[in-house]
Amino acid sequence: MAGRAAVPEVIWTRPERAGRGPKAAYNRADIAAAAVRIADAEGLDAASMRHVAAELGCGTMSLYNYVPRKEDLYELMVDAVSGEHELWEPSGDWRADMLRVAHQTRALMRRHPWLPRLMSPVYGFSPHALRYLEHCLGCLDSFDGTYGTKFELIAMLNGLVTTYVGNELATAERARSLPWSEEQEGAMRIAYLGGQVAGGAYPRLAAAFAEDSGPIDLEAVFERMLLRVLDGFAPRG
Amino acid sequence: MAGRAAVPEVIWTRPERAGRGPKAAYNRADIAAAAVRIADAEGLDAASMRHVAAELGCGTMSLYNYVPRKEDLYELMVDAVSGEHELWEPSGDWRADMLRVAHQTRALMRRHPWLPRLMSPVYGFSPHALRYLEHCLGCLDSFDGTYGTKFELIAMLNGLVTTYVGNELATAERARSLPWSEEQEGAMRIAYLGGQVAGGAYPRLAAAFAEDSGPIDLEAVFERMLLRVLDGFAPRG
DNA sequence: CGTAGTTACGTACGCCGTACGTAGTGCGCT
DNA sequence: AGCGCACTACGTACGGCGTACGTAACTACG
Repeated sequence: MAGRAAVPEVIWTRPERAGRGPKAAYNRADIAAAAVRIADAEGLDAASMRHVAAELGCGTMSLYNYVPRKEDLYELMVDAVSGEHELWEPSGDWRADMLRVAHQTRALMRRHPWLPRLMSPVYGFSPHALRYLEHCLGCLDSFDGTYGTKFELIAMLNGLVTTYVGNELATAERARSLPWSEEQEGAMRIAYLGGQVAGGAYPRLAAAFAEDSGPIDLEAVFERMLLRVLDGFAPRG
Repeated sequence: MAGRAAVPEVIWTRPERAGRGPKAAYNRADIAAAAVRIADAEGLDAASMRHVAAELGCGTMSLYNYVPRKEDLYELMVDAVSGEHELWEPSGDWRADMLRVAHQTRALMRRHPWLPRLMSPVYGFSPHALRYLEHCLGCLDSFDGTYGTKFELIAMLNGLVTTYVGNELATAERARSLPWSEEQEGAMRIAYLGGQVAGGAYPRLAAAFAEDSGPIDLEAVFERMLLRVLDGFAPRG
């Protein structure tokens, strides 16, 4: 059997080290940590095999002894930061607990802005992901419903948080690679939008534009959206 | 002022063609259509500047006369398929209309599996996106709330659909680049999950695994999730 | 003690986005 | 009418990427 098997495998099923041969100089945790450090500091695209290898202090191709494909490096990264989820003894109030989970997930994603882009159900089987899922299910012990429904609740909240934070950060991440500032970009788009709307083709958008909504409180919007999802599963009052 | 300005601009503000010089051989619609054709057939990553140019029958760098950056090609693609949204006279029942919108969006994304990956608020100002937004607002005329709330509703539904279809398709898109089949991959992960869960570290996951849920009807799950979001804005009954 | 399986890693291939330079074209101006 | 310039077209080249492959050193197992 060749080193790079042509047979389906999840990276977690691969033994971390083998018996024979020279001692391995690194381990998955080191590698994931290095990749996370780079992605946090310079963005996800900077976390290339070459960069990560350099950060570890080894040759590029040596990395492939630990990580068969780039995709698996991503999986290691997601698992690593999933370990940062704080777990606690469920309070018995599943609404409060799930709200807390969502807020923590948002904080996690703001600490690691590349995380929303990598969030995928494909990575949902990593050790830390399983631990996190088990915790959510624990929080939902007081929820009256099947496990199927509980999974749907968890998925909807996770999806919402991922989308929301992803949108919050998309402009910023994008701005990194632009020759002008994020403020300029935003102003530009607002100006363009104003011009389009002024043309009269979009009466409701024009009305919305004119509506005096006051300053937008992103925290409040986030909280409202979470509550609406929870309400979809069990209305308050 | 040089051809590639270092000043903020949205591609939509650039005049499509200038007065001077030779006639332009192509236009944005052609280019977007070519890119969409390639992405539909071979995946998003195949829609490179080189491929699109070849599909059009011109040199790679000629594309840059029409599309200043790769990112803008993406924006053209999203706008092009956004034009496929069917618009109709609102029925007066905003719940029914928004459900219909969501289902159409899902169908659109299944026709163009790369779309979820490109969905970004950054592209929300394109001509077809504005038309779509205006349509949604029309459907929500019968909804009692501020435009701010209406935007939140639209954003939540769009986010949900994007996430849901993205998850549906992530495995398939991923399978394209793997040396083994999607079925094998799935079976592999299930087997691994079973092994982990059998270890006893995840009692609730084990219980969930054991729960006899019958076959999962993805259509029904999707519909339920949509209804839950709508319920979050105005419970039925 | 050989040998098979591993680690380490340099080289090389074929992609990618795109900066830059050059040549040709035809509108708008004087 | 004719000049100039903005524009199109596009070849070449650079620095990145993921990763296939080959080679040399090393060690645990038979």
